[in-house]
Amino acid sequence: MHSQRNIGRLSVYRRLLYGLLEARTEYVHSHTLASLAEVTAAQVRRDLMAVGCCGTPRRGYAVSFLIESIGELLDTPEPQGAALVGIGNLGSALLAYFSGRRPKLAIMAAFDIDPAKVNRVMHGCRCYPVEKLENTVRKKDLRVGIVTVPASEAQGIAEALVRGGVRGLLNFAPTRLHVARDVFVEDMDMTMSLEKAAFFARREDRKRKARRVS
Amino acid sequence: MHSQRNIGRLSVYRRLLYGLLEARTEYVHSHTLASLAEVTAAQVRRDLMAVGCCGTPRRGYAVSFLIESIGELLDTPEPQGAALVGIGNLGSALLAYFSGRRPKLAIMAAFDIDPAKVNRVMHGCRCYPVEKLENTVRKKDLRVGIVTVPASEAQGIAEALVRGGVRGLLNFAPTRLHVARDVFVEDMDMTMSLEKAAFFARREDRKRKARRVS
DNA sequence: GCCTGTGAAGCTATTCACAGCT
DNA sequence: AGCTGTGAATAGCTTCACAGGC
Repeated sequence: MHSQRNIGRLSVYRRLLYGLLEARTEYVHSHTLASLAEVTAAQVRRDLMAVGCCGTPRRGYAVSFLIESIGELLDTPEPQGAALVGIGNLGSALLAYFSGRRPKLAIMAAFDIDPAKVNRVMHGCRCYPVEKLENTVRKKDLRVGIVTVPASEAQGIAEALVRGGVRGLLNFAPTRLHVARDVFVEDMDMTMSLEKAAFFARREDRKRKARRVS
Repeated sequence: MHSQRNIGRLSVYRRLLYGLLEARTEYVHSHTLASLAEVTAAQVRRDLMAVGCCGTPRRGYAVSFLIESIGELLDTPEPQGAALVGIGNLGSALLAYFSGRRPKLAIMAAFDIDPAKVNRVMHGCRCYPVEKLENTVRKKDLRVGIVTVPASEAQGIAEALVRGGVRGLLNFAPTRLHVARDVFVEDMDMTMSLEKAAFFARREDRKRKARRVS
């Protein structure tokens, strides 16, 4: 219950539900949501138990009510802020993507060492020099940190974020972060994921060829 | 055996091993590698069974031999190529990051709709107009595709890549891709990951406060 | 009839624990 | 003594299957 996987899928369901809402769909069945999310219907129903089920037989789940219920679990009552460190191509992409999208979870401050990038406002987000990281994070009470700096800097930045009060990290640097056990780390390891995709692409390819022979 | 998790961790171990090699470390114990990778020693040993174990009691594993063994599983004998679609901030970041890093797995072609970006060479990679996607992928025999286009374009791009022969996708678009079952999809869902980090940050924070009271 | 909610079964992944080695 | 390799135990996750409801 409330496992990492579970929470991740609920986030996916919510995004899909917003899409359905836009299309004026009022009700959705578990198997419909399942095929949109590429999981089984049983999985959807099981996941939705985490938000306190609310489906009606025959019609399924009320889309807007379901969005609200998932929001009650995933969102804080008050908006929660995140800090982004490293305003390179990747950091800029994230700033652009998250700006104004989630009212309850926005990037409230960005940091970089490059003086040229600092003291500007990018995609509605103020940029600070990295020296002010710890204090700014503390002052703004940010609890989530996004690390988009080179691998060599990542560990030091993570430690500064944690000193500032951050309890959840989203790490894009190609390195493992060593932090206290009570800090949650989500790794976005592109090298690993690409190698995985390459490995399983090859395996599928072999399977396909074997099938053609038989 | 050779599960997704297993392959992912092997990729991580390999990167750590390269770091050890640079530091002139010849041998490594499972528990050393484990603490670098933030997993248990038993997990490391179990994972290494997938490459055919090769440790010696007392001294542990020979770093360079282990790198080679993992490479035999993860890499193809001939270099394997990937296609990247969508040369925005995110795509550029990936091109820059992967350029010249892995000799056995490189981005061999990039695609975009923007005529200004096309027919240039970025980070050693040639850029093509997206109309030439399917044919170029087929001609160059690329089996891995990286999707960094907006959500609205992602499904169409994925289908074109698969028609061109791609069997593994690395998807950065905030949407689920619906492809044949024999195509591997690895999702890099930033919204999901950020919401997950926010959720567990909050939970850790609550736990910490509870501890302080007791 | 066809849906949801859920106990129970089945499956996968991780950890334990110890034999075997040096 | 302290390591690896691995069967066995455990924990965690997903799917099955069906009772209950509209």
